Amino acid sequence: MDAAPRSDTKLLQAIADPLRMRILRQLAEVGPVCACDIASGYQVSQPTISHHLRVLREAGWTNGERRGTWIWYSMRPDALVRFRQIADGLEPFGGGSPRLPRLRVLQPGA
Amino acid sequence: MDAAPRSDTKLLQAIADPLRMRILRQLAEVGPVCACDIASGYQVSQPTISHHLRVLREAGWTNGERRGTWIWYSMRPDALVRFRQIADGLEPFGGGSPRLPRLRVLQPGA
DNA sequence: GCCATATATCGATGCTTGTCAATATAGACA
DNA sequence: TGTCTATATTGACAAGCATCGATATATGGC
Repeated sequence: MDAAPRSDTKLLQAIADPLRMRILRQLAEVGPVCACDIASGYQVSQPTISHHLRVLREAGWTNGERRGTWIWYSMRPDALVRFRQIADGLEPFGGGSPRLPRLRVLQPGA
Repeated sequence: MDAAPRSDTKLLQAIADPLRMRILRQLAEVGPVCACDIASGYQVSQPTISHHLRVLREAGWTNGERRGTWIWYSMRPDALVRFRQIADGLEPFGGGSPRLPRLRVLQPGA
């Protein structure tokens, strides 16, 4: 009933940026991507991309796996799950995961 | 396949703050709340609360309805819908709302 | 070992944001 | 009208953040 965990704020802050959002959508769309391919798609410097990738990683949105010279970034499914749980927590009147009572209202019999 | 609308960034930025997140959860939990009741629940100044309420309002999260001397704030359900759509857009491999193709892969016949 | 490539880190800079005290605006009521 | 209460706005300040160029670290191949 009170403050959300600090990690939730980090999770949300991480995608509350247009560039990071685009990177995440790219990862969601085409699966694991080499960091160099990410960098080549945007008009910002390589250090800037590296910085944003770090923010996403530290917030729990991505994993970076080194394969030889380069690093493959992928989206962590549990981050999306957590994101949806945040939405559930904002559901009016207690919300939470079950949310069944609302469906029962529409049923005809009892 | 590219950038999310700017309003999405605003929506996310708005809840990427612990205080605003708490305010939203309060609104979700107890329904419309008078601004003075919001202000009294936190240890920040009245102008600060007013500022955060404005951010939430301009991002589309809340409505403020004046009733006499004071103003009742409530959560906008469409904001939560939009929030969930953002999650859908981050679903791996095309995501979007339908998400059926993934099921078809498991079917035996064709 | 050395060199080339991929990625990260450092330090600086300008922009944005959270916060406050002071002040302004709006409505209710006498 | 004037006064009281609730809320918003203003202006200032500090902290945070996105960005960059320069530099450092890692890995693979020679």
